[in-house]
Amino acid sequence: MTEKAHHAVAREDNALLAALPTRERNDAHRSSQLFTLGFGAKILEANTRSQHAYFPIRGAVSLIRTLSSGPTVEVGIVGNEGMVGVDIFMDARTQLNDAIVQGEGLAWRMNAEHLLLRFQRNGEVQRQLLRFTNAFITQVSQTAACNRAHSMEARLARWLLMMQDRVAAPQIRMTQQFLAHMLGARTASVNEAVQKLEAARVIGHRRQEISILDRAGLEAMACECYAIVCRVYEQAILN
Amino acid sequence: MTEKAHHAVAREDNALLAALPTRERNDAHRSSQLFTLGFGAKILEANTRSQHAYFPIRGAVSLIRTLSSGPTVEVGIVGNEGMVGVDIFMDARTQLNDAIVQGEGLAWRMNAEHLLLRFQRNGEVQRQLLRFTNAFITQVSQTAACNRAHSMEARLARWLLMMQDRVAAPQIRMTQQFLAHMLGARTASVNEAVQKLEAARVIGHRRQEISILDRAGLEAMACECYAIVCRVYEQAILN
DNA sequence: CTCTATTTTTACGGAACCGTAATAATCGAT
DNA sequence: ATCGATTATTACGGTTCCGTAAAAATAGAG
Repeated sequence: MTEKAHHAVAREDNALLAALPTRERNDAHRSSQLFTLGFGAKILEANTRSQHAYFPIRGAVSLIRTLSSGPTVEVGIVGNEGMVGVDIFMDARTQLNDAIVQGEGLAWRMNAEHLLLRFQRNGEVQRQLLRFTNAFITQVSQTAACNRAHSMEARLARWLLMMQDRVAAPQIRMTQQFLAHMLGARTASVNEAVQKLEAARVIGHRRQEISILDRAGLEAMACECYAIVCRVYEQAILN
Repeated sequence: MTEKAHHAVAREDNALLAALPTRERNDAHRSSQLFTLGFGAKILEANTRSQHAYFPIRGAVSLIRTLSSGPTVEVGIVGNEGMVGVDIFMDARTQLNDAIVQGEGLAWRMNAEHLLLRFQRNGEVQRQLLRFTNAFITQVSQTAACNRAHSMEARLARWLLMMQDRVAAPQIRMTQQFLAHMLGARTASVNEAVQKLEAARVIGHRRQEISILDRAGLEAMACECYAIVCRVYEQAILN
């Protein structure tokens, strides 16, 4: 299935940039800096115009909405297959998500004005970015439905799979507290779900760390949303 | 607040088209047909490339995702402030939502190829459409968080407000069964919420119909998502 | 090694919703 | 006016998840 394609592939470059024509790709690299995605870093802030766009090479970034009543909910995950900062070329007035690094890694960071210029000047750049944006819309839509319909356990399984695809490491590092913020739930609820997955022997876990022991098994316990989102991004990236 | 702006304004044209430069707006009208949004019509289908884009003048269209496990969930509502069929210019491979008319009305229907051409040729058209698309992303994001965090009652209140803004009529016509599909819940749960809102005297209801009696009261019972989404679209549409 | 801070785990009563399905109300057609 | 079909309402037990918070385990600092 899709897991092989995502899994364990050494990523040389961000897939969006890699799909650009040589000339544009080179230009993108020249006008970007390599940026370390440090765990927990907030690379984009709600209610602020993005100063930079990030094209992850490795690592995962969560887009998170904080509700005024308190809880936080993750609405999407971006990694190698995409970028953070679509508001730059969408001519956005507003942007209500925070972007927080969930899985350490590396990204190309590009100046907002520069990105906008490239977007406007080059049709191929534009098409590639819009195609990703459309896939991203699909991811968020799926999340909206998922949040309504699927159990904690299934959503946790999906999250772990998506995260592992992007960090390309066997273990995923984070506190259950943090995970609870992503899934919009209590730490206790997450813990319960973790234990269920562990009882099913598809994951193992220690303090601050979850490792996937049986990927196929975990996929079977995840909701359909995992496979759907994978497929959508695959199709979006193929030239 | 925002309700006055949305409410009871006689809509001459779709707001997106109205915001275009005269020349482009005229072109859009010439190359579109007026299309009656008939209740329940499916104007866009999941897994299909859109043949037409729809720019509602009056009425409301729900974007709905059907999960393989059965339930359906609405991920967004589009009316006068926007359009249905963004996948056309987003160079989409996939599009997983159905679009169903929830509130009767009228729309400009434009051929997909024509829209794509205008999008690519004219910067102002492009900017306007992308700005809307960005606002739409925000709406879907908000829905994702909302579905996780807010009660049936609050979500129903929000839905009624959004619907009324778009149909511009005092009553909203639909079965509770249908409403349940939108909110991803049981008919019985919806019924319970309807009765709560009625007990609070903010709505009245009869078979196939809900009428808003006290808008301010209803807004107070709706989740924050209503006001947020309103604001986002206001900002997106202002030239 | 011990202490302290963090993180995980357990506990418990309660609320919100679900699945299922039976009953009641309402409308349209004959 | 009656019948049949749709729609709304009520019912009931069950599950999931919440709010709160205390107890246990673990890691890092001194």
